[in-house]
Amino acid sequence: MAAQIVTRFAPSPTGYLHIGGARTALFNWLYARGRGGKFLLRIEDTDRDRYTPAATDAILRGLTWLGLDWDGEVVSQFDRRERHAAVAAQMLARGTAYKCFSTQQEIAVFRAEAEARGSYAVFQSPWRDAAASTHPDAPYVVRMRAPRTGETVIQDQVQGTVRFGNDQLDDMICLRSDGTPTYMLAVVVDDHDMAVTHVIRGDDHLNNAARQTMIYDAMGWPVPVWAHMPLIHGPDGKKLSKRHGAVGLEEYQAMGYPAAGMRNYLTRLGWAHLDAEIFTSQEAMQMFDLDGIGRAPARLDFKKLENTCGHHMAMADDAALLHELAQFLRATGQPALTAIQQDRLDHAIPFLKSNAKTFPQLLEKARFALECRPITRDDASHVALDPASRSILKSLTLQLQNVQWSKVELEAILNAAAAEAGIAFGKLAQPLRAALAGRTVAPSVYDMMLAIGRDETIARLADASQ
RNA sequence: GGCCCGUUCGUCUAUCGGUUAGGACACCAGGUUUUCAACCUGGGAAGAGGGGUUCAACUCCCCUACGGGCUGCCA
Repeated sequence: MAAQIVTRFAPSPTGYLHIGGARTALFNWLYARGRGGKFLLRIEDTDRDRYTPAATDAILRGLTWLGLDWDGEVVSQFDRRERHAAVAAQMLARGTAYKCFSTQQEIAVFRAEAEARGSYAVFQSPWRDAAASTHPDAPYVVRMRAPRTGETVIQDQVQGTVRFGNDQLDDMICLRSDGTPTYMLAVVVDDHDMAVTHVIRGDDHLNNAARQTMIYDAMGWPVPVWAHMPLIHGPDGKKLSKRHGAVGLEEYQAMGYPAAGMRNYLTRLGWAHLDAEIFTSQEAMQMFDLDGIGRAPARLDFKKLENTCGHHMAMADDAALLHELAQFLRATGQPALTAIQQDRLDHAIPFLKSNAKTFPQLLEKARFALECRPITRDDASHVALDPASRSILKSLTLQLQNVQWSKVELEAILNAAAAEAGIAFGKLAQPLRAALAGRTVAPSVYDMMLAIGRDETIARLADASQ
């Protein structure tokens, strides 16, 4: 019986959840959740110069919005620094690591000279084989004693078998001169301690996998399954950056994309399963597998994102959609709906949701239900005076509950407007008459027709009039 | 410079040696329509280039070109 699958998402706290990171998290989540495994979250905050608590919060908020739940407590890599140091000490004791007293200046000089020669050799510490008796009383870093010959082979679920000549890999630093661990050591120790079985991450880490394999070997730990997925690129094919617009997940939230659609789109970006395009997360979990991940970087396509979101809007559960809409309003600092608006939207949402792709669009379609714009008797003359067009009819908003027009008066106004605009009035007259008979229809007739279609409107108005 | 990865319609992709190279988004045309949208129908659109291997290559191998990543006491 196979051991439980454990994946993790391990972002560094940069101040926001990068859309690419969100996808990495999503893939890890899908893989674990689809197999009854665990999905863990760890913040790679060993670089204290950059760390802020707010940056971590931004990541948690992003994941929460996207609907990616993690198991257990969020692990702070920084909090585990003593454990990392202990492992470094073990490596020292075993001779798989050594103390290096080379200063950063010395290394910089070495690199500058190498570059001047036109070559770019890896730094080889003179302390690698120095006797302890020659060690000065000075700060030192702990370096991995990496093999210099042979090769390190990565079995990657996405990239296949990748070989690295060991002469290309340097003796990476595991412990800085101030005693804090570097990323390279910390990831390995943490992934091992957290029992991570599958490391699914961006392929910018592919080279690192080789170095990390050396640490696993040095410690005698089992190497996890690797899966290095290509990064997301901007529409122009270049690495996604702020230049392309939205890179932070919260920006997508602010643009009003529903989380389910976002998940679907991100899943399909760089991953495919036959012709599957629109699916729920449950379905994605069923289908998702590492071998469906493409090997080439994928470009972000906002048009398709929007289209995918449209499908999810339409298939969403009414109550859930309303709930998410409320969250959207809160997240974007907009006022919450009033009880009246809420009530109207409850009734309108089944007809509205299939016509919107984002929450702002949904709100736009729902204007008839959200805004109270009773016409006044003065509008009658306005209507008569303006020969312009259909726009008159469009802007004519009738709050039948609020207006004391007689059936005859109202019909006359609309008739006049229609005549001026040269519109065949027949079709409109029928539902209007039905509505007037009932006198119970709140939304404007015209906007409602826009929102739910003419035939639907007629049917509903007929209902209302009974 | 070195090492590594990649390259099918504009975009995301299917294909895992034999297909009229399929789907989706986008686009164009038509339909529906009291705007927009949505919806329906149809259409154009692809294997980077060059060598091999093979009866047969988008699928396998090599080279070139182009793109990307790594090459930190960042992660």
